[in-house]
Amino acid sequence: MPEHPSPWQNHILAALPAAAQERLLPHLTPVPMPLGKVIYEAGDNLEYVYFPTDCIVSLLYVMENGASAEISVVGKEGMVGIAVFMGGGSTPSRAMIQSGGSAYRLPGQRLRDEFNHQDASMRMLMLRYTQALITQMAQTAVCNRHHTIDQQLCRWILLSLDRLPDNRLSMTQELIANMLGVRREGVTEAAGKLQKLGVIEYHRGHITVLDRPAMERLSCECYAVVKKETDRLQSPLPPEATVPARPLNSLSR
Amino acid sequence: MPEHPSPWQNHILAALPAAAQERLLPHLTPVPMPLGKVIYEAGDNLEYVYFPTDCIVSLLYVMENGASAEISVVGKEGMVGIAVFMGGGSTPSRAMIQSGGSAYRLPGQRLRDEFNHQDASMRMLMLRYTQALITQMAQTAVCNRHHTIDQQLCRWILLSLDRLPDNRLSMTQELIANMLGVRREGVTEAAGKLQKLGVIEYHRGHITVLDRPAMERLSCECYAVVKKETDRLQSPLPPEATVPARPLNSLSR
DNA sequence: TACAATGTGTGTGGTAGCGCACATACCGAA
DNA sequence: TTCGGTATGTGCGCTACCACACACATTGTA
Repeated sequence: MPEHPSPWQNHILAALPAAAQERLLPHLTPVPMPLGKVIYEAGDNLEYVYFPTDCIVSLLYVMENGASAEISVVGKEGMVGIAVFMGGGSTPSRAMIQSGGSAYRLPGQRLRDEFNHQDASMRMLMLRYTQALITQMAQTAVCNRHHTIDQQLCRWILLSLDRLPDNRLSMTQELIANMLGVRREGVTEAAGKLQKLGVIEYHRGHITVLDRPAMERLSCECYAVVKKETDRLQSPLPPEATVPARPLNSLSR
Repeated sequence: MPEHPSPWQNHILAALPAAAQERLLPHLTPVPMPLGKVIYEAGDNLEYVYFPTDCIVSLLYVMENGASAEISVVGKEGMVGIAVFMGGGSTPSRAMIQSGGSAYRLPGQRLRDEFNHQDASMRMLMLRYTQALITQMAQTAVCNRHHTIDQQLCRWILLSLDRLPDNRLSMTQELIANMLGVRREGVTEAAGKLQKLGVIEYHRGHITVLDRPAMERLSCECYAVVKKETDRLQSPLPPEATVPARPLNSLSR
């Protein structure tokens, strides 16, 4: 069995035309993504970007007093390090691995080359993914303002679930609390309710979702908005509003 | 006196090299931007983008139950309608004029043409501006989670002030409450405190900032983070991390 | 000058989430 | 088997904010 998953498990890499895949492949390095590792710190100059295959990375802001809040989450549908092609080279937020697995690493300059390549496929994919990321951030802001911990917990678990292979996730309540920017006790209480309802089952850092439809009902609208917009922006045939008219090849592999 | 301000009052247009300015000028139409007007609704397909010269536009999300929250704010430093070049063509949020004035309108296709032009200036400017916008959204999320209404009001007024010519803004407390996603009474109370401290003075929809340094002290860190990052991303000479090495001409006029 | 519309001040009770202090349960290592 | 670290449960007082209700003041208009 292979030590690393195929790079084409990442949706962006998979959606590239064969020629672009061939250009990138020699520069893609598989890297382990252990839980808790900080990929980059706020203000760091980004040397590499990462394409997750089966891990989840959280982008979170850490305040001066140590309190934190998750801005958005990245899994196999996206990439970590958009500041590399956006031009800033760094961001005020931290990228931390929230669920272990592996990813493919690409030097920043290679990404910029491909971004500016005559074949605009990579550019289109990156920009559309960035818009999905923006939607997620915007919805996080709304959710933080208006929704209860119970609703937010549901949203958060669902977003994670969409990026994982099965219905189980390994996360302590403490960690979840850091992501949501709330007290651990608040998560304990919310999770207790969900368990009592038979929607989830958890046990020392391991959560199993038993009734996903119920979960979606209990979540706020934010999850659905983000999911719908992400799907729209990553549908294989982009709408005519897209920059160049040249269609993408359907993925090779 | 001219009926419309010069397009070069907009920082993005001003930062373009002369050749790019000449390409765009014939397609830039001055448009009035009256307070309260909705530039585009959530889900609308964007026909035009707007470059404010002296108005402020709020991007805000309106929930199913009618509650709202501001995602970010755009003034003469930026543009409205990034979804046009990001590829989505629409967003789940609304763009509404928060402070009246005027702007220059550009057809979406013209923007895409310039975005993909061999001269990458426009592309660089747009991408860097987008990153600044992302920073603002992320910080809004953090602020909504952790800070009090008093702090957020300071942040919000400062962000608006940076986009206006003087130290006065015309906004009712009701409007501000909608932007911050809180009750009007909450804003009344916070504004009352600021007035008592002699930091601001207001009178039926007109706020005058008397002591800006105090305002900055009373604000949360979020304002400073956004300001610093925005300045960094829009400094005239981008750092080497930027996509193409070709330098921008320093702005004409 | 009357009047309605608009903008602001204030009070009362209710609740979600906080900070803190512990208690308890589980699990792996010595 | 004991023990110490880790994960979770629970209670208590506190505060910021909410929802609602209503008073009052300013402004433009008839």
